[in-house]
Amino acid sequence: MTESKLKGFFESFLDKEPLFVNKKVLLSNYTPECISHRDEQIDVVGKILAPALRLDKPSNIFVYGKTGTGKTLTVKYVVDNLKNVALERNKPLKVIYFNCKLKKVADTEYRLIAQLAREFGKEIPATGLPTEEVYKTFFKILEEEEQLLILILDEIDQLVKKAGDEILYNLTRMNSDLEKSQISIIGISNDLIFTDNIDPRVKSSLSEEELVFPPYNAMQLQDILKQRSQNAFKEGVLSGGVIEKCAAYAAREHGDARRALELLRVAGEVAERTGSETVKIEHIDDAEEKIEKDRMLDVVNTQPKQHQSVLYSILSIYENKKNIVFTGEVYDVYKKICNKIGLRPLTQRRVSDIIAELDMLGIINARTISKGRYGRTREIALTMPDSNIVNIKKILEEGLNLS
DNA sequence: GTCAATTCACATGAAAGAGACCACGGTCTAGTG
DNA sequence: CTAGACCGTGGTCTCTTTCATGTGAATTGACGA
Repeated sequence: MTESKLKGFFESFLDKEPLFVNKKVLLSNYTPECISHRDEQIDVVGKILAPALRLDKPSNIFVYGKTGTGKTLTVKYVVDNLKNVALERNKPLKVIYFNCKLKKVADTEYRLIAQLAREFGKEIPATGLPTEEVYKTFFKILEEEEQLLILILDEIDQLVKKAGDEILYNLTRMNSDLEKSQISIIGISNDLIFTDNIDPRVKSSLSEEELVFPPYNAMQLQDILKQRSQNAFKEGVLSGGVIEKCAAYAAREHGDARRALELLRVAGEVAERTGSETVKIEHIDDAEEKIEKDRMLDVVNTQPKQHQSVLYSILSIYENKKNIVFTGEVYDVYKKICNKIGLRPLTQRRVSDIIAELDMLGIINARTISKGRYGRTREIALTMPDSNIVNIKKILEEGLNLS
C-alpha cells in the first residue's frame, strides 16, 4: 500500500461511522448490571452466603455448569453485592477470587497458598520455601484478626487435576484449627463428573451445597445478546436475524453465552473492516471462521518447540497421505526433524503424551484405536480446513527454522 | 464354523531424575574507623 | 567491626526418562460338527 493510499484509507476510516458504541460490553470479562435468566441461581447463592454478614461461616458451595453458562458471572455478582453490604456495615469480610487455570497464579498447592498470603499483603517468594512454611505464614495472617474469608476457586477441576485434592482437604481442615477466622470456599467447575475422582472426605466438606447451572437455550441467548447489543452497537446497525443466528450457533455448542458474545463482537469487527454499514448474517460465518483460525494460530504459536515439531510431523505426514496418521509414523518423522533442526529427540513415551496434549488443545483429533493383530495406536485426524494447514505449517517452519 | 489364546504396537501409570529457579544461613572478603 | 559477596543446602516446579503394566481386536490354531 502506497503512502497516499494508506492516508486515504485512514481518512476514510475516520469518516466512516463506527458500528460500535461500546465494544467492551461484548467482552467476556464485562459484568453487566443485571444478569438475565439466572435469578434462581442468584437467589440460591445469595441465601447460602447471607450468614457471612453475621460472620457465621456460610456453607461451602460447589458450582457446576458448562462453559459460558454464567457461573463465574453469577458468583461474582452475588459476592460483590455481599461485599458492598459488608463494607457499609463494617464487617470484616474478605473475598478472594482465583482462576486456577491461569498458570503461575494458582495451579499448584504452593502457589495457591502463596498467592493467598500475598492477597493479605505478605510477600512470599515464588519458590524456595517449603510449602509447610507458607501454610504457617498464611495461618498466622488469618489469626491476626477476626474475619471471614470467602475463597472463590474458579476452574477448580484444573487445580485438582494438576495438584491433587490435598489442598482442598487442607483448606477445609484449616477451619477447625482457626480460632478467629473462618474460610468458606466456593468451587466453580465446568467438569460435571469432576467430584467423582476426589477424596470423599474432601467432597463431602466441599460440596455442602451444590448448584448446577443449566446451559442457556437459544431463546435465552437471544435475550442476552439483545440486551448487550443495545449498549454495544449503534442503533439499527444489526440487520435482522443476526442475533438469532449468533444465538443459534452458540446454542448448538451447549449454550455457551461467552461464545455467542464473541461471535457477535467479531462479526461486528468484520463488518466494520469490510466497510459495511450494518452487520449482516454473512459476517457471522466469517466471524466464526476467523475466531477459529485466530485461536488455532495463537495456540500453535505459543507451543514449545518440541510440541511444534510433533505437530509439524503430523502435518507433513498428513499432507502426503491425506489420511489418518498413526503414532509410530509421527515418531519416525519427528526424529528426523529433530535431527534436521538440532533438537534432542524425546522418547516415544513423551511424544505420545504430547500428541494427547495437542488433542486436548483441539488442534488435532486423536483417538486410540486397536488395529487388532497390528497393535494399538492413536489415530490422528485433522479437523481444520486445508487452507489452515498450510498456514500453520508455514508458521511452524518459521518458528522451527526449517526452510 | 466357533472359540479361546496369542500377539502387536502402542497407551497409560508411577516413580524418579535433571535442571532452572529461589530462600536461607553460614563463611569469607574488603572497606571503614 | 560490619556490610556485602559468595557458597552450600534444601525447597518448588516443569519437563523428561525409565520401568512396568494395560489394552482391544485381528489373527491363529485347536476343537468339534
